[in-house]
Formats: sequence, structure tokens, C-alpha cells
Amino acid sequence: MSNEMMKYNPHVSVDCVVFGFDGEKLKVLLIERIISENNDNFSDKKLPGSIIYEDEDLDTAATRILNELTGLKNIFLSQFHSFGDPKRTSNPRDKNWLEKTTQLEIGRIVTVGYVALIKISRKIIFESENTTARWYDIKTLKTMKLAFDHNQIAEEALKHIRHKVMLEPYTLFELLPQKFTMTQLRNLYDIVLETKSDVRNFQKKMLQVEGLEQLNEVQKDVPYRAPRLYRFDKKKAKNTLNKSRKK
Amino acid sequence: MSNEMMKYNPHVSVDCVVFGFDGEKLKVLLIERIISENNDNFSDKKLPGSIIYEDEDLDTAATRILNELTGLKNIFLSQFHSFGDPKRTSNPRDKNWLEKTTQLEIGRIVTVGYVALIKISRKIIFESENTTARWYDIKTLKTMKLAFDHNQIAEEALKHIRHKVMLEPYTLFELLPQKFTMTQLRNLYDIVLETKSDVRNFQKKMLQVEGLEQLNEVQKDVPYRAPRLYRFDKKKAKNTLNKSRKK
DNA sequence: CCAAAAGTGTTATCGATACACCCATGT
DNA sequence: ACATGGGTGTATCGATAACACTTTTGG
Repeated sequence: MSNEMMKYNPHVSVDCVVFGFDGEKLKVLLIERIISENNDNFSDKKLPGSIIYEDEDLDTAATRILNELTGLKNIFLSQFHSFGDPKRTSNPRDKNWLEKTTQLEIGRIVTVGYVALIKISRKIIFESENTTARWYDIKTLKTMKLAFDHNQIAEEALKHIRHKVMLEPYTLFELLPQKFTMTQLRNLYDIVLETKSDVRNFQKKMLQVEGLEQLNEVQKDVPYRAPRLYRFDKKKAKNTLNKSRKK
Repeated sequence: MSNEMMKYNPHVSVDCVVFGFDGEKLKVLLIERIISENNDNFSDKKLPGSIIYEDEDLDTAATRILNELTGLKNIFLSQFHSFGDPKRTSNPRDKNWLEKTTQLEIGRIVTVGYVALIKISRKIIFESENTTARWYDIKTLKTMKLAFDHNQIAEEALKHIRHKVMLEPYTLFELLPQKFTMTQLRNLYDIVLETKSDVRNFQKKMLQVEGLEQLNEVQKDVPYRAPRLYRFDKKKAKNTLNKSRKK
């Protein structure tokens, strides 16, 4: 193998796995990919992601690309894993689409995965330029065939989030509206972690999270006893996870 | 900015942060880098790492490169973070060295960081081909100026390991000889986590780790009461971290 | 008055912490 | 016999888990 052959440089991209919660289901943001093959147009789904610029940091690229593809701004994205299987772009359909859209000759792509948790109310610019972004129930992901290895990337992102929520349950507040009920929070928690929390124990546990405040307000327009509202004040939240210190 | 300019593709490398424990100090494996500037040769330290091959997975590349640079085999490396600041290779000394050794024109390099914990007794092929690998106390890292952003990468790796050890203390057995004393294990634990564990509480905690076995054997040739030896049987270790399940 | 969901307290268990003295060995 | 580190148990505290009935509201 020649040196040049061996050290051929791949492209680098980022892919963003953005989770949201609509009150019932945990959802992930996907964009539509239009594929023209022969004389047929059809479409497909993928994670928002793209090739990074030459002089751009990874975090910056992730923020920029998410914005370009969905319109979302000020999203806190965090890196969770990089994916570099040389076969991840080997599907001819994926390869053709890439070369058409990037106008680059694509050998392989190493992608850096980012996750974010956002309130689903954030306005997504649908039909922005050439792309359409929509929320999909994570339960249906298994039955969908996403572009590239995006099924795998989304799966890993979910694992990452589960791990994080287990250690730092306050992570979940990013997914809820400013004011929320304890039941909404518990549902979300149980959906993310696939658990069934006890109502009373859950309440006790959450009330000791610093920054979670009970409001003197209840939810309106419910056809039953109105539940109390809570909110999370980030500024009052101290560093958690530091509960135990050894001697 | 032209499209081509904007989407210029970087090189991808891996860097391996390998930790070892000599019974007293936590150490990291660094290789020597020889720099020729003008008519002067001098040297420097860096993490073992290099550019990946064209058709190689990231994990495979990490294993291969660590082996090529240190002689180490069968090391379990796990990815912890990727680094992509465009300035990470901008130091002219780093850039020159890269272009000389890789014979490639280097624009920028995105690197994927890997960590491993190994028994320090593993034979490292010193002076293998052009490189020299040696263990350095992590305490001295702060005073050393490593190549590229390797100080930062090593720092992040250490954080990663701390986090992992906190959640899964059995991680530490990778760093100890097959047979070890409880005091050695406790010292290691306290060095990694910067804690001061209580002797009795630590013993209790560790004895409930599945797979840790007390042997009917004591350490020889010590000028005081001989301490008992323990070993860790990986096969008997169940999945930990699953202690609590909610209703 | 019925349906639907909200709200609330006690007990048992477990894991984590704090803490001090005697034991075995080599010199 | 002494110096050095090894080995051991108990009491307290806080977090978690199990568990069921009453309250509020709209229709």
C-alpha cells in the first residue's frame, strides 16, 4: 500500500441528535432527504448534520449546522461519541446523495456525534430553504431506516442521555416548558429511563433537587383537579452529583 | 468564501492516553518526539497517536497506532472525546514535524482521543524503531509542555477515568498486578480520585464488588506483618452499576 | 354523584460514614 | 521489646423503596 493510499484523509462531519418531549413521547428531530434516482424522486430521513468548515471548531460546526438545517438557535449541544467505520458511507445511495449535495468527492466521513435536549415548543423553521425538519417518536425509530448509520448514532445518543439523566435528573428540565407539573416530569423521567416511578417517592426525590420550585399556581383548563405547577431555576441549582465525599 | 475553501477536509488522527500505576504514582505513557530545527536536534514529548488509514475504523486505528508506537498489544482502548480546534496544530514546530513525519500537507487535524488503563508491568518496546515510550507521573504533566494540545487531551482523559472509577471502581483492577493487596488498591483509588478513604470502609466497599476474591496467600518479603493478597476474576464480575431499580 | 387524576405519610431496608484498638512480623 | 503497617466491628444517618386512601374538579 502506498503511503498516500494509506493515509488518505477523510472528511469530517458532525451529526446532531436533538431530543424533545411533547408531554407524552420522547422525540427526535430528523430532516428530510430528497433522493433523485433515475427519474424518480423519493425521500428519506436523516439526522441534521454536515461536513465541517476548514477553520471551524467541532462545537462551532455543530451549532452552525443545526441552525442551518433546522433554524434552531442557542442550543446547548454536547459531544458524545465519534463514528468512523469506513463502511458508514458505503451505501451507493448515501454516497451519491453526498456527492450531489456537497459537490465533493467523498471517500469516507468520520462524524462527531452531538446531543441536545430542547423544549419542543422551540420554533423550528420548517421547510427552511431545502430542508424539512420534524419530530419523530423515538419508538418508531427502530422501524425506520435512516440514512447512513444514523440509526446507530441516535441509539448511542439515547444511551448517553439515559446515563446522564440517571446521574443528574435535572437534565430533564431542558425538555419541559418553563412551568410544568410533577406528573409531566415523572412521565418524562420514566419514558427516558424506561422505569415506573412511584408517585410519592418521585415527588420526594425531585423536591430535593436544588433549584426546583413549587409555584403558587395550578394548571388551567383541565377537566379534573388542577395540578400544581413547578419551575426550575438554573441559577439556584448547585452542582449536584457531589453528594458523597469520602474521608 | 468558496465552497471548496469552506469545506476543505481535515486529516483525522487518534491519540491514546494510556495510564499505568507503579504502586505509588499514576503514570501516563508518552513518546519522545525528535525535532530538527536548523542544525539542532532536540526532543519533546507527546501522546502516542497518528493519522488513521483510509479504510480503517477508529477503534482499529487506535489499537494499531498504539502498537506501532509502543509495542503494546491487546490493550482495551475506549474513545472518550474528539478534539477539533483548528488551532490545535497551528504551532509552526508542530506543523513542521507533522509534515516531515507524515509527508503530507497538513491543514488541520481532528483527533479522536482514546484512553486505556494497563498494568505497568506490560513490556513496552522501548526504542522501538524511531520512538521511545516512557511512563511519566501525571503530577509532572502540568509542568511539561507536550506537543500539540496533548496537555489538554491528557487532562480530559484523566477526568474521564475519574468519572468512570467513581461509578465503577472495578475499573481500577486493570491497573494492578494480578495479585494485589487491599492497601495497594486503596492507594490507587485515592490517587485517582484524590480522596482519602477510610481503611475499614474501603475494605467493606470493595469486598462487595463481584469478582474480587481474597486469596489464601500473603505478600512475601515485607519487613512487617504480611498483607493478604486479592485478585479480580473478570469472569465472575457481573454487570455493576445496576444496583438500584425503581418501581 | 361519578370519573379522573392530584395529593399526601409512615415504615423498613440498605448503603455510606465515622471512628480506635489489637495483631503479626522482622529487626 | 519495639516499630511498622495489617486487620477488624459497631452505631448512626440519610436515601431509597414499598405501600393506599382522601381530595378536588368538571361534566
